[in-house]
Amino acid sequence: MGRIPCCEKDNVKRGQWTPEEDNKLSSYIAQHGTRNWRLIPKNAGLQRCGKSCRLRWTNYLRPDLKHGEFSDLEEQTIVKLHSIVGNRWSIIAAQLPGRTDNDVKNHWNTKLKRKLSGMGIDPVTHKPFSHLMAEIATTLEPPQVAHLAEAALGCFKDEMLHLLTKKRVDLQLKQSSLDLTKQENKEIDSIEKIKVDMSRVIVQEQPPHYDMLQSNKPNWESLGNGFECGQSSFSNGGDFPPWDHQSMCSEISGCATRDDRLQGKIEEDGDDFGRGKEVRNGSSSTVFGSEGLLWDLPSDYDLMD
DNA sequence: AAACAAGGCAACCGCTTCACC
DNA sequence: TGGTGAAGCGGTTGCCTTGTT
Repeated sequence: MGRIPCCEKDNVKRGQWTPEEDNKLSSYIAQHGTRNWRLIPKNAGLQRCGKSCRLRWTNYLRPDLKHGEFSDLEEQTIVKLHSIVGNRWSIIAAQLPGRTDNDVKNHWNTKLKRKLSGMGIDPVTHKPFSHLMAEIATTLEPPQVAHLAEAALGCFKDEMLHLLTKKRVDLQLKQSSLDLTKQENKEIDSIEKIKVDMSRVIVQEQPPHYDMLQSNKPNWESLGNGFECGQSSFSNGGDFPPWDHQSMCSEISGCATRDDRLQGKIEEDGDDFGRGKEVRNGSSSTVFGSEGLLWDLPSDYDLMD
């Protein structure tokens, strides 16, 4: 049977929108609203597919959209919500007035994902990579655990050596020309120190994370004096892991999936979160409450560079 | 200055869900 | 109750800009 295509593909324009097209669409919608996207391009005098018009309007032309940089608060909100609902961009965008799901998705893929990885946190599970390794290790026999640890250290070592040797070459080139600044001398010292520390870790019989494998409450202090990455610092006194209770809550409760938890909250609030329609772009009531969010990260959970 | 790589984002694609008949 | 079109949604692509070599 098949479905009738929403438009004649041969007769529609594709690609970037021109200012004239934007004007036509905006003024038509200002007069007639957004009923029936199939008719809008025809009535507005546009050679575009209705779907294309809808996307252009919702993602770019709508007057209530924000177009600037994401604020720190917005970024933190995205990360927190992503840890709860995953890639449900419309739900996340609904909590950020003026942002679209496309905005949020792009920002996540281009910036936030990398930021989290750089902090040693897996952007999919929101758990530290080391913790994931420990989880995997619990399913293995001791000899396999040793191999796993070795492989993990090997990967880390290769990565670090690549970075360090690259940096080292750069600095040595400069050193030969005798124009090293104090700052650059400091960098060389730091790099040497890291190398020494790494070599210690690699030859240790037990990796510093070993105690994670031994008890339910790891000794976070054993990971060093906080877990630093750039200017982001995880130092919380060792009482709880720096990445928060929420990412751990599924395993602690042992049953609820992210959707289950979300659904529970939805029912509690009497809101319909089944699809994004009612909540899209934050125009309707929030299920996350006026104060913002259901779960709070520790104050040290700082994404900002 | 040119070539190349990487990042960022708008737009598209195709599947799913909703609403209506 | 099943069929159909419209709309929603997430993943992917492709182009433009910026940075690096």
